[in-house]
Amino acid sequence: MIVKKEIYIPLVENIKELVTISEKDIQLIIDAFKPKELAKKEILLFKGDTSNHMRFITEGCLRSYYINEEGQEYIVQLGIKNWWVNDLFSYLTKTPAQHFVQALQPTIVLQVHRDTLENLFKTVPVMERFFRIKMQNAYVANQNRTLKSMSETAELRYLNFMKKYRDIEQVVPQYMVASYLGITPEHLSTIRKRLHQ
Amino acid sequence: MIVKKEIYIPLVENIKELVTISEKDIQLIIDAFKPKELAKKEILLFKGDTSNHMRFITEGCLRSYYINEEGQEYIVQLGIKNWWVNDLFSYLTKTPAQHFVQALQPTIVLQVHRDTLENLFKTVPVMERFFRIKMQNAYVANQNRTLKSMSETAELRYLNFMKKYRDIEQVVPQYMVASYLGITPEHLSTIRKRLHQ
DNA sequence: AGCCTTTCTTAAGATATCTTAATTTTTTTA
DNA sequence: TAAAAAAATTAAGATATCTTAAGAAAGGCT
Repeated sequence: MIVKKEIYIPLVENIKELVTISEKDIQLIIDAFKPKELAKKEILLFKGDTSNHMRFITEGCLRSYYINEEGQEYIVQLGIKNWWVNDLFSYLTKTPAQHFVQALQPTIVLQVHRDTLENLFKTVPVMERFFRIKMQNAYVANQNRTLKSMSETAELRYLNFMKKYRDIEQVVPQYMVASYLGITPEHLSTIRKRLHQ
Repeated sequence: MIVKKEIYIPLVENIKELVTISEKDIQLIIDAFKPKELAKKEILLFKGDTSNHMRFITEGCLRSYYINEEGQEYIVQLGIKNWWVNDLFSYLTKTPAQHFVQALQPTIVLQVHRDTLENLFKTVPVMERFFRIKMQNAYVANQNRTLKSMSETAELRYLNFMKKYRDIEQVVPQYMVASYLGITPEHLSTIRKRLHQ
C-alpha cells in the first residue's frame, strides 16, 4: 500500500505540540498509524462493536453519539481535523461500544490499534506521556462542559460554542449542534431567531 | 516527623488496583506522598492559588467547587476515602485555580507535589501508567455525567446518584448534592418528597 | 431543472425547573 | 441545654425548555 506522507503531517504536528520527538520516532509513529478513508455518513464504529483503535482526524469531520432506549440520539463529541475521536470507554475496557462514531463529511482518520500502541509506548516512551497529557486536557475540557451544561442557559452555551468551535459549526448540521448542546433543534432555532433580532 | 504507616494503606491499595508495584516501589511512593490533616470546613485549595499537588483522600470528605460572577456555587466534584480530588486544570497548567477544594468532614489527604511526582515517574515508571489510566477512567465517568445531565431528568439523576454514591450521600449536606446534580436545593427537596410518597 | 429528502423554522400548549419567601427541622456553638 | 446558625421543606408564581405538528427552505440526486 502506498501511503501519502502528507496526510500524517497533522498527526505529527499534533504530537509535537505536547512532546518532543525525533525523526526516528516520527517514522515509528507513522508506521503505527494506519489511514482509513470514510465516505460522508459512513459509520466508523458501531454500537456493540469493541473499539480497538485510537483515532485521529486528519481530514473531515466525525461525530460520536449514543442512542437511548427511546431511540433519541445524543451527541457526545464533535470533531474536525486535528481532533481525537473515539468511544474511549470501549477502547479502554475492551467492552462493546456504547456509542457510534460516524463521518459527517468525507473523512480521513489515522488509527492505531491498541496492541500496536502498547508496543509504540515501548519504542517511543514519550508517547505514553503524550496520551496522558491528552487525556488530562480532554478531562478538563469535559469537566467544564459538564459545569456549563448545568449552570448556563442554552443561549449562553450556544454563544460559547460558536465562539469556541466556529470551524465545527460551519460543517455540522444545526440539529446536531443542538444535540451536542443538550437541547432540541426547535429550541436552538428559537434561540437563533432571538439572537438575530 | 513520625508518619503512621497505616494511613498509606488506602493509597497503596488504590494504586495496586490498576498496576503492579514492588515493596521497593511502595516505599518510594510513601516517601513521595505527604499527609495533611484538615478540619471540617477547612479549605485545602483557594481559588487563585496554583494547585501544585495531586491529592488522595485517605479519610474524610472533600468537595471541589467554583463560584461564578453572581456568587453562586457549583460543585464540580464530591469525594470520600479512596478518591482523588483536585483542580486538575490548575495542576496541569500551573495556572491559578478556578475552584476551591474544601473539607466537608475532618479529613486526611495524602498529597504529592508535581515535582516530586515527576521524579517518582522516573524511579517508578509504572506510576505514569497509573495516572494515565486514572485520568482515562475519570474522563469516561465525567463524559457520562455530562451526557446524563443533558438527557435525564433531575429525578432520574438523583436516583442514579443515590445508587452509585450512597456513601457520599450519607455525609454531604443535601444542598450540596443538589449543586452537584445541577439543580436547586428546593427542587431536590420537591423530588424527594415525590419519591417518598 | 425538477423532484425527493433532509434540515430549519414557527407557534401553541405542556412540563420541568427556578425564584422567592416563609416556616420547620436539624446541627452547631456558647 | 438554650440560643444561634445552618439546612431542609413547602408553596405560589415565573421562566426555560420540550413536545407536537405543520410549513418553508435548502441540499442532493437523476
